[in-house]
Amino acid sequence: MNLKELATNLGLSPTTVSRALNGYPEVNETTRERVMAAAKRHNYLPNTRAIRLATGRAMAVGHVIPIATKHEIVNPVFADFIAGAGETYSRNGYDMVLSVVPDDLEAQTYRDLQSRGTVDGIIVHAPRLDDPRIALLREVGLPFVVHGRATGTKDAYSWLDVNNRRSFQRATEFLLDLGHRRIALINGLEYMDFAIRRRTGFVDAMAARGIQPDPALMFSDEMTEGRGYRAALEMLKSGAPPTAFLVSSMISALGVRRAMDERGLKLGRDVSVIIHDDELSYLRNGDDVPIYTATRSSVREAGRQTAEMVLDLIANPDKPPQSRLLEAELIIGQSTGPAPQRS
Amino acid sequence: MNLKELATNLGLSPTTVSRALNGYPEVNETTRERVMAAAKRHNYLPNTRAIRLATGRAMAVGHVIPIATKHEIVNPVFADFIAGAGETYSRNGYDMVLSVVPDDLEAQTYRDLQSRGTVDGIIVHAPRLDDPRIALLREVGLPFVVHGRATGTKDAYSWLDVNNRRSFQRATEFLLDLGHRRIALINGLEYMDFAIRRRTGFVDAMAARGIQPDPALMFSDEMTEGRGYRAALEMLKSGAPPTAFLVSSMISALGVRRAMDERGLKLGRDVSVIIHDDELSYLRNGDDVPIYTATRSSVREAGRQTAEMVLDLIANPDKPPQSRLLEAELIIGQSTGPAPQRS
DNA sequence: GCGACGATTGAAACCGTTTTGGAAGCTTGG
DNA sequence: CCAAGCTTCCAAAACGGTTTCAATCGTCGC
Repeated sequence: MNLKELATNLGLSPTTVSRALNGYPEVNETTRERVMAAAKRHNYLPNTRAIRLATGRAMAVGHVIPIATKHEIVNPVFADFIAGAGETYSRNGYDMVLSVVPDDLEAQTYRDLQSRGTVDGIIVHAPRLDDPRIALLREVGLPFVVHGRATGTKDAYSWLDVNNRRSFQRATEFLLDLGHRRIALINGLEYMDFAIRRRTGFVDAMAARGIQPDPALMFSDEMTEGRGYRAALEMLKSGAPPTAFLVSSMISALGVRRAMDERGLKLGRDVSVIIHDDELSYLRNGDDVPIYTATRSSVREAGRQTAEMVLDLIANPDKPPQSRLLEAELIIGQSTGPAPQRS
Repeated sequence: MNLKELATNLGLSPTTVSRALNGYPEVNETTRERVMAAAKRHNYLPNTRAIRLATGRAMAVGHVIPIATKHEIVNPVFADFIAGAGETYSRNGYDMVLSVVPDDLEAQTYRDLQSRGTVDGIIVHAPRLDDPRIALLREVGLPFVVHGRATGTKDAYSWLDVNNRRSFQRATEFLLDLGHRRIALINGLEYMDFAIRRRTGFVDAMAARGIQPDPALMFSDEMTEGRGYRAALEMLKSGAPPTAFLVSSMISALGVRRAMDERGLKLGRDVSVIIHDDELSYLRNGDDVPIYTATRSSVREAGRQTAEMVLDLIANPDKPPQSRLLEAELIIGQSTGPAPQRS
């Protein structure tokens, strides 16, 4: 059942039927009702492909997921972000198209999406230091919003980010207030923007108390359980172990915890841990009371809001770049306590 | 730059240009080269929307992710599956469209996708006992492949699944051979098909040795760290604790492990654990040597293959339903050992 | 030298909508 | 009563490709 059939069926022109269904004012209310009823009766739904061609809009937003040939990690945060963004899209009648591409094809993928008109906008994930995608997308002329920021980029662009620097600064201060001095940072890959900001927050807070962070206690890598484990174990085994850990993700923290167990150290008593909690739905930080003291910020909510921003940008292409900075909440759990006295 | 412009630019008809670019045989090789060169020079890419309308194909596969209003869990396995499927799609010039919808709208979403022509096929996730989606999709007439199976469904349908029954049967036998008798099962939600099959495998293996599984040691719920923790803790605290756990996911196992730590039990010595390992990229079961003894099967590879199946089904709509049963590998890690003697 | 045939190319229809530019009929004010 | 102005509807032209059907041209066999 298509427009034309429906129209002849009703003894009307396709024009009128189209207008009736799309709520244009220049159609008689009684015929509109007639059309609506007929559409429902034949359960007519307009063909997306035709609408897209006729209107020149794709009614879709793209998410490009580069698959690194080196480390084949799918960002664990991704699923929840997507779920959040997806909610926004389906509420607004937009589709979400995911492109999983080898990372050396990422640039070409953006160009393709634009010139083939597959999507109206893009969300950029996991921005890095001096991320080249921003200049690229601007050049290509595709509306986009970055989830995160890209330190070093001069041009203005739209973004939504968590205040990573501030939240890690506060977390560090919290540990310092508890008397900790040897604090370890288990961070994400060093070129990831969020990792840079978190490190800055950490270093600043330490410096403000006149403490020079020990490079041996600053670790940057993929945020997996395994890397967290190894890094923590090595630090704990060393001659001058940390009394506290500041960990960039729940998953790394699992590894840190394993290392502590192996060394017979009790969480919150022997060693304190603060994590960043993205509120992943399958890895909650405790069901009722938080297990870990954490800087908390829902990545799902970030997905919702970032999607809203990109839809807004698509609707108003001439708007100047927008940005939103979300503050992470510091929640107190059972994983932190006063620094143990030296024995 | 569109076809028509490119054509006039070359002094050719749109017909010929289209044919040249799409590799039709009836065009002179030298003009084809001329066309190809011009297309590259003007970096012309055909408009997806037009192609889709003209050919009547969407060149896209849909994945519907129902967001339960009750338990808002995003399946952690999902990200890796999607990554695998996405690889297949982009290799074949297909798009992946994700629909995140409230679960009460799932049926309507399938109908929409079909009658609006947004996708050519569907992959069904997380099938349940007597899953109604299979009959629905068949009625709607949308090609689909199920990742998993749906016990109780009479009609034939295409699917790709891991041999869950067999793998849990083998895992159970392995534990029995080590002398374990009180074996606990920490499983997924009871109405999930994979959970049913795993339970069957477990029960069958026990029965084959004349052991009636203790209902108090069979747990079914969402596979989160928290649920795993609570379930395991309760069992371990009870008067007759298990000496081994069979756990349906890496994530639940994290909780089981936490419970063990809390009780001061050592993995592999006091209590044995076997998990099912989906080889999630951010939660590897050890980098080199496996930590857990596990039934292992890559969900990413499952994604690749399921996507291949759906593309094949789209290309050959009259093919009878296909299926693939992947066998999980039993890998031996450090989490299993002989059952401790009763003290 | 002529009809047939293969190799190339093009004109036009089509995919299913939206949108532009009228046009018919009915009011309404002067 | 008539011009102007609404209201309501429609024919036809987009949108940017693919595909059908037909035409042209050169070559070849006889």
